[in-house]
Amino acid sequence: MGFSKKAIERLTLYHCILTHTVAERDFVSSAEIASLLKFDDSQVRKDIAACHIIGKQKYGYPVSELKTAIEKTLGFTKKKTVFIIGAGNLGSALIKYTDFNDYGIEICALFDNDPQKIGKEINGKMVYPMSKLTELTAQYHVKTAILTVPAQQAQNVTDVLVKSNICFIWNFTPCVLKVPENVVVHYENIISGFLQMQHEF
Amino acid sequence: MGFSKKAIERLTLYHCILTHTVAERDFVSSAEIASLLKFDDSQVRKDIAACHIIGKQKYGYPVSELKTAIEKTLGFTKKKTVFIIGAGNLGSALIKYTDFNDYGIEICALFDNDPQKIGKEINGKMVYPMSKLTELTAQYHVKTAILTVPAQQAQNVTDVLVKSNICFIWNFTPCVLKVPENVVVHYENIISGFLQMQHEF
DNA sequence: TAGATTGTTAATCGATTAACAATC
DNA sequence: TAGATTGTTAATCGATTAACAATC
Repeated sequence: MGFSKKAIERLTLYHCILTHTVAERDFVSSAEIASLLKFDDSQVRKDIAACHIIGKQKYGYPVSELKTAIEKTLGFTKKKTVFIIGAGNLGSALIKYTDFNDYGIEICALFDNDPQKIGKEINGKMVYPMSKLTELTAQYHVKTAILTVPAQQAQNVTDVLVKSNICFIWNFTPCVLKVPENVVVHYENIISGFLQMQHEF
Repeated sequence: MGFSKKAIERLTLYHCILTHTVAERDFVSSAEIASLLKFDDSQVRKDIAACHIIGKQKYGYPVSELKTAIEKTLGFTKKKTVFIIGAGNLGSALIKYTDFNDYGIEICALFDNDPQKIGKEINGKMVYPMSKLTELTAQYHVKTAILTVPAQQAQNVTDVLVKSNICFIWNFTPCVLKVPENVVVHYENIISGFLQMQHEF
């Protein structure tokens, strides 16, 4: 239900711990998770409780149950079909990023207006011209687009996405986009992450 | 000037607006910025005040002054030399990501243990073996490493980074890392961004 | 002048932390 | 049993929003 953005971020990190750090164990305590991430342990317990997982006093939480619960809560288990708009460096890198599959994200095609790229495949996925977008969005029931076009084209392409009934735009460009009320833009502000890190001591 | 992570993220977005959306104008109001980002306008005014920029009643804030002020405040103007650890798909994509330059980030080399990659250049930057890391970190006064190795190697490589006196690890792997007190890890949790977006309506 | 917009204080809201009884 | 750990309530803290006087 109402998970805050920060809660989602924390749960994703707990999932990383369950998958990589304590994968081979049966139980993990809130204190252990908290200490790895430098979080408060009651924070961890609250987050876990929100996933309806009940711990065992003296042992902690069952690793594999908790992992499954987070996957369900955050929707990893639900297949999400997405398009990449812009088959440049970043778009090409993302199509090769295999970790997406672990989270239920399936990139089904790329779009670009460069004739050099159209009709070719990148990592087994076809690059289509932008003119095919509306048709294919409907055909594949795609709700989400990953936007990796050059900054100058970001708004124009966004307008096309909106017309094609895309409702989530995962924006990797450094542009703020104008969209109607019913469209969600997520600013994947990679630079902001770097700056946040540098401002810590 | 303790800017919170959220404040840094907002300022980065204001900077995008100043650079792309209203670049050719002289003034922009807090209400305009707020409406583009769906923020509260007093929030925007507070953030701007924290950058020591004074607005003009009836006009708003001077675009180019504000842009420069954000750049100074967030440290875009300070050159940051960084290494990429792991010359795979993601590492190779990031080295080609030219937007970094706009924020003062200069990637000066890559590191990998694959003999196929060592000694070659990617986008004009040399790929060195991990064994050279300590030496080159000292030589170039590098404080930050971008971690893009496969998950299984993430902790081992982190231990090497720590020994080499790296103090900021920009972590693109899906692993939670054990580091000493004085080392900052930033989890660049790309998936979390996607999930946050999908949980909005 | 009237209207628009800032700068800032006070009020509200939500998130984090502390504390501790329950219990395995 | 004693010790460890959960689950949860209450207290604290910080961030966001509302409101409005100042002023160009």
